[in-house]
Amino acid sequence: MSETKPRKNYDPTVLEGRWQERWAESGLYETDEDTSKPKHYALTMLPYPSGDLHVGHWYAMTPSDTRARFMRMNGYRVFFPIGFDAFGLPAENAAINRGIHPYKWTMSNIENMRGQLRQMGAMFDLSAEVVTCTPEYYRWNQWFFLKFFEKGLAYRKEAPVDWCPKDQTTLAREQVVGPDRRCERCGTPVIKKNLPQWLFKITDYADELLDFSKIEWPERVETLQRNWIGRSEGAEIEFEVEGYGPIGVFTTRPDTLFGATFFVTSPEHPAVEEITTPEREDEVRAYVEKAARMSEIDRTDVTREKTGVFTGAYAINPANGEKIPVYAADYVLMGYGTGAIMAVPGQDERDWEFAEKYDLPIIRTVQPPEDFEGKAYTGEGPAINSGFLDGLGVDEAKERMIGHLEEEGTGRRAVTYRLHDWLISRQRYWGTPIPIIYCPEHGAVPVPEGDLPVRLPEDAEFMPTGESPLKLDPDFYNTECPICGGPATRETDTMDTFMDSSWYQYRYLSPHYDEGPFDPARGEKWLPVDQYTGGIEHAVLHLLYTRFFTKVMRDLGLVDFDEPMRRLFNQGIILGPDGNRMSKSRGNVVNPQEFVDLYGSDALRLFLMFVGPWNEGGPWDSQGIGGVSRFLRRALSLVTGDEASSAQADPAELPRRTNRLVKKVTGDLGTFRFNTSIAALMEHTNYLLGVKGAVAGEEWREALRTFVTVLAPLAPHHAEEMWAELGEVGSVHEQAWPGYDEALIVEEEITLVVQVNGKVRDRVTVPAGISEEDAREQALASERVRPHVEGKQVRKAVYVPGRLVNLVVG
RNA sequence: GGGGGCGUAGCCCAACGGCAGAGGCAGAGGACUUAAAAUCCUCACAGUGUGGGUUCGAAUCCCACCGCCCCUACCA
Repeated sequence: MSETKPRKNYDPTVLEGRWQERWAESGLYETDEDTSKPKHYALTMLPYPSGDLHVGHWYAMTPSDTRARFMRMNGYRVFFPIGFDAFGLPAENAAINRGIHPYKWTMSNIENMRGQLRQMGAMFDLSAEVVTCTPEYYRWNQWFFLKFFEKGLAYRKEAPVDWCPKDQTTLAREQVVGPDRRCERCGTPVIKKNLPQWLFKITDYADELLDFSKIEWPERVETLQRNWIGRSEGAEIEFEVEGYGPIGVFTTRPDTLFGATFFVTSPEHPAVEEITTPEREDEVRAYVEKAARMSEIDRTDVTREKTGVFTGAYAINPANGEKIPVYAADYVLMGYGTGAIMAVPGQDERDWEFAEKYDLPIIRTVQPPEDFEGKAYTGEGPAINSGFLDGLGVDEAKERMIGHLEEEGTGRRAVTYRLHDWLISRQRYWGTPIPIIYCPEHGAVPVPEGDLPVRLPEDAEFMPTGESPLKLDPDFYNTECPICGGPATRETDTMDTFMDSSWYQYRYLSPHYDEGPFDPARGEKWLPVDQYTGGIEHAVLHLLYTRFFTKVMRDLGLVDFDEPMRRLFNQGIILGPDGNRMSKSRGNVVNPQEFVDLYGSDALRLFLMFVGPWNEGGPWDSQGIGGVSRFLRRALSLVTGDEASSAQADPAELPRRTNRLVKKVTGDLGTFRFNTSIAALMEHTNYLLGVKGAVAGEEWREALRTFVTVLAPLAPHHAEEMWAELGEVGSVHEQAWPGYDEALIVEEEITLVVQVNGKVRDRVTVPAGISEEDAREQALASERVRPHVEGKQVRKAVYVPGRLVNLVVG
C-alpha cells in the first residue's frame, strides 16, 4: 500500500505548484463578497518593484497572509490585495545607468515579481492589483491634487532644494554624497537653491493628527508621530530692529523675556542682508555662504561648537527697552518658528553656550535652587530680574507676559509645529505630472478635470542633460491655457511618490473604476482598512500622510470616517545570518528563491514566522529552515501511511491535546504570535505520531481534520494536500475555524508543587479539583517536606489553586 | 543629548508573579544502510547580563549599572 515514513519523493515545489494551479483555477482566493459576513480588510504595505521579492518581502507578507487566512476561516469576508509602488528614483537610475526606459524596467520587474508572488501561495486577490505608475492610477493622484488645490490645500512656494550647478539639476537627498556634499554623478559640490515648489497644507490638520483616539496603533508609532508633529505652545514676540523694522521670534518661554540679552537669526533669514552694517558685511556674507554649504547633518550636530557672526545691528527688547546685539548663527534653523530667536542664556543651554563663547551678558530670570550647579537653568522657580513678573512661577509668569505683550501689541500667544507642509514637487521624470498649466495671462491654472490624466510622455529624453526632462519634450511642455486658449506651458515637476501610497488602499477596491478614485459602493462594503501591517520605518511619513489624506477625503465627502487604518502591527526586520541588517556591501543577503526551490514556500514562510516574535525580527538561519521542512514532512506523514511510528504516547490524551492545540493556536494567531503557534503544532505533530495506529477510525480522522484545519493558515499548501489525502472534499481554506471545549482541556490530575519558604521541596500528584485544605494537608504529609518543617512553626501556607502550596516556616 | 526595544542552554527562542523548557537548530548515542545521505528513536546541556528593592515566592514588577540594536536629534 502507501508508503510509511515521509515519502521518498517528497517534492514540496511540485506539491505546492499543483495546489497553486488548482487554487487559481477554482478562484479560491477571489474576494468573498457575502455581506452577511462581517468584513475584514487586511493590508500589507505594497512593495517597490525592485525586480525580485527579497526575504524582507516574505517576512512582511507571509505572516500577514497567515493572519488574513485565519480571519477568513473565522467567518469574515476578507479583502487582501497587493500592488506595486511603481514610481520612484531607482527606475530612473536604472534607466540612466543601463539605458533601459523606466517604464520598461519597472514593468518587467513587476512581471517577474508577479510570478514570485504567485509562488508565495498567498491568498492575495490578484484581480485587485494596483500599479501606481499607470495612467489609470496616477490620473487620480492628479485628481486629488486638483481637489486639494480647490480647497486651498495645495499651494506654491519657494523652497530650497539641493542643486548641482554643473548638471543643472536638483538632487534627491541620497544623491548628495560625502561629508562635503558632492553630486553623486559628477562630484561637483552641491548648493542649496530656492525653486518654486508645490506643497500640501498638512499643517492645517496638525492638531487633528495628534488625536489617536480612533485608532489602535502601537504606542511607539503614536509617539513618533506626536514628536514629528512637535506641537509647542508659547508666544510670538516682535523685536524692533533698528533701521529695519520688527522681526518676530517664537518662544516657549515668554516668561524669560527680561533675560533676552541678544538676538539671533538663522543665516538664511531674509533680514540678514539688510540689517548687516557695512563694516560687518564681508564677515557676515562669508559666514552665510559657509552655512549654506554645510549639510543638514553637520548643521544639526549637537556636539559641534556653536558659531555665529555679529551683524552690527541691534534689536530692542520689548520688555525693558534694552538694546541687544543681533547675531546670525547656524544653530538657529530657518525651518522652525520664525527663523529667529530671542536668546536667553540664563534659561537656555544653547544660548548659554553661545553667550559664553562670544562674551555676551547673562541674566538669570528664574531663581535656580540653592544647590544648582549647572549653567543655564531650565527648571521651575520664581521669576527674578523680571520687573512685574518677579516672584511668579514659570506658568503664571508666561501667562502674565503674554497678556502684557498682547496689550502692548508687541506679541501674542502662538502655537508652532515642527511639522512642515508636505513638499510634493520633485524635479524628476518618473512620477505623476502635476496638473498645472502656466499661462502668461492667468498664472498657474489647474488642468480641467476632464483633461485628466496628464500623461507622462513615454518617449521623453530622461537622460541627464541639465534640464528638467519634461521641459525638453515640446509636445508635453507646450500647451494652451485652459482659460484663454493662449500659448502656455505645463508644470514639469512630478509628484512625490508618497502621494501614491497615501490612498492606494482605496484604489484597490476598484482599480479600474473611472468615475472617481474608488467606487463608493465598494467603499461602503470594505472601508476602512481593519488591519494594516508594515515596517516601523514608515511611522512618520507614509503613515502620517495617509492619515492626512483620509481626513481631507472625509472633508471632501468621499469617506465618512476619520482614520484610514483601524489597527496597525509593525513587524521587525529579518537580519542576515550574521545578525546584521542584510546589505549587499556586507554580503549577507539571503535570496529567498534558493530556499523556495529547495524547501518550498510553506517551509520558508513557516521558518520566517518561527524565528521569533514577528515584531522583533531575527537572524536568518539556513539550517533552521531544515527544521520546519522536517516538520512539514512529518505532518504530511500523518495522513500518508498507516504504519505506527515507534514513538509511544498516550492515546487517551488525544481529545485534551487537540482541544488544547486549538485554544493555543486560536489565541496566538489572534495576537500575531506565529512562533508559538508553530511550536504548538510541532509538539502536537510529535504527539500524533506517537499515537498513530493506536487511535482508531473516526476519532483519528476527526483529530487529523482539526489539526489540518488549524495548520492551514500557516502552511496553506501542505494543509491542503493533507486535506485531500484525508479524502475530504473542497478546500481546507474554506473550512470554519474549529472551536474548543475548555472542559476537555482541564486535566484530571495535576502536579502540585510543594515549596517551603519559596523553595521547591516536593511534587505530588493530586486530583485537579483539590480543595485548599486538602492541598495543605497533602503538602504537610510529604516525606520530603517534613525535614524542612519539623520543629518549626508553619506561619503561613500560600495556596495557588492547581499549582502549588508554599509553606512559610520560621 | 532624548525616546524605545532586547539580554534565558553553543544558537534562535518558550515560560497569567508560582516546577526555568514548549518548539526548533546545532551536538552525542542508537536503529535502518554495503556505506553515506535522508529518515526514525533516545539523550545531554542553562538558573535567566550585573547589583539592589518589593513579595510567602521574581526570568517576569520597581531602581541603578553594563552590553547590543533601533528611532530621533541645536525645534527656541
